[in-house]
Amino acid sequence: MTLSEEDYIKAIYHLGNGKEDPISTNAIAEQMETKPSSVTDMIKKLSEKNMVNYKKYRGVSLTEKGQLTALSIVRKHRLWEVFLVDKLDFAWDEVHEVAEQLEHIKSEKLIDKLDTYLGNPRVDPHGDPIPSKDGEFKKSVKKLISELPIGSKGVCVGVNDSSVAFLKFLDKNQIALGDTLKILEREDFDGSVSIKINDREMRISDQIASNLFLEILEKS
Amino acid sequence: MTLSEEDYIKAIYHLGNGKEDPISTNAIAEQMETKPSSVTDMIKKLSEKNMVNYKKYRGVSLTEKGQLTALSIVRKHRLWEVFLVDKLDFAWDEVHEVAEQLEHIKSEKLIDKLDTYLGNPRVDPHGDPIPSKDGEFKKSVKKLISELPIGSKGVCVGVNDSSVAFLKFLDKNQIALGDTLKILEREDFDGSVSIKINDREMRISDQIASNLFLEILEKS
DNA sequence: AAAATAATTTAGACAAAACTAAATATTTGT
DNA sequence: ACAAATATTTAGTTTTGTCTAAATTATTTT
Ligand SMILES: [Mn+2]
Ligand SMILES: [Mn+2]
Ligand SMILES: [Mn+2]
Ligand SMILES: [Mn+2]
Repeated sequence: MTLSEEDYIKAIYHLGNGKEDPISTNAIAEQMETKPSSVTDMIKKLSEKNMVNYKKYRGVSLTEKGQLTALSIVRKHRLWEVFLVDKLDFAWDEVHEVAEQLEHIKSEKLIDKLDTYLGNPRVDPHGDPIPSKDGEFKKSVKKLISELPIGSKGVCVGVNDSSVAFLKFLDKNQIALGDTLKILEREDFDGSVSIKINDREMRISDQIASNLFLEILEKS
Repeated sequence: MTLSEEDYIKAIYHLGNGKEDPISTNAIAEQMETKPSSVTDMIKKLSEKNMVNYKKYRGVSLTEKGQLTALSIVRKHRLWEVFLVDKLDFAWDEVHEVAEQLEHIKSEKLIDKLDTYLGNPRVDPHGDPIPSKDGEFKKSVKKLISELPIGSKGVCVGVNDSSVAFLKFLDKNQIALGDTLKILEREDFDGSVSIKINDREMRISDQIASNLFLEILEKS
């Protein structure tokens, strides 16, 4: 697998988002910041290699083999992210670009030893699960704040958007993964939400509420 | 700089070995395990980018810019080797291939933080010096056992050949960097050398003696 | 059920990095 | 000094991954 093939496989995996539906050429092109015609070319190659199921004009989906390949790349990406944050003291909004490169390093032994060295972490710095060596990982039951009823109480366990802008916003407002959060009130008008976090009350916009995952402790 | 360009620059640097003489196309081809015609193509590109001085049929040498680029890659390579051995518990004969990939990761911040994390090491696991950020490093005064007179005493500080076979041989015979070694006798017939190492006497062939560096403690 | 619009694929081109075969320059041996 | 041997470069292809422009297929609107 070339670097480029790996990035395409990963893009298809992320666009699939657990579902079965085929992914469109245009969606892949947008994700990869490339042109649809380039995507078609690559899809043909991946189809040759039995990484994707492809029917002309009908989109693609990962085969079993493609799925496992994707999970292996995601595993590497997230383990490197943990390394960068836990060991090298990177901020959680700085790791993505570097992990994007590191995920392509070829060495079974390296990633096994890295995993051990990091203490076999189960989630990356953004709360995303790290697949095991054989491609399994716990599908967590986290929910977005925007989808939870008033009164819900839970722990922040992940972000939906892991852009630098959003992560920096959370840092600035002292919201971190692991914090306990309670939903106090929601405005129908704009979807903004009043929350209590670390004994501090604050109001967050709908845009924030729909990008922060909670793991529920108590239901309302 | 592409991965391939970087590998060529590094090859030219290593072939230069500190000297000024231009490096031949064939020498580069052999080092890179490629064909002379491919080397010519790449040399032209590197010359365009002012990384090498090139006169047709007369070989190449690194420019100031090329020298600094080479040192930066060597720095990365050796820092990653230290990481693999010190932190991930790789054996010193297993790190080269992986470091060959890791040296191409693009991130100033990453390599700075890695350097700090490793405690600013000055040599890699094979005893080779690690250039500083601005391309300086101490030119050590180590000498090969085969070039030293009888009675010399010193510390093993590096290997000339860092092939897996040689490194494994040293491991097997319990010779490690840092060990103190004294030259007892040399056979004129085959160049083999009797040594005392860690209070143990043994005989090593000329091939071993000409691939192990000592830093002298006492002259004979 | 066409017509218009949008999505996708094909055709043809290009740059990077490699190769083979042929041409040319340099070095060596006599 | 000249022929032979060796080293290097050039010319012409190939593969990978990208692009633009044009053609084709699918979807949506009227
Ligand atoms: Mn990537
Ligand atoms: Mn992540
Ligand atoms: Mn390399
Ligand atoms: Mn080394």
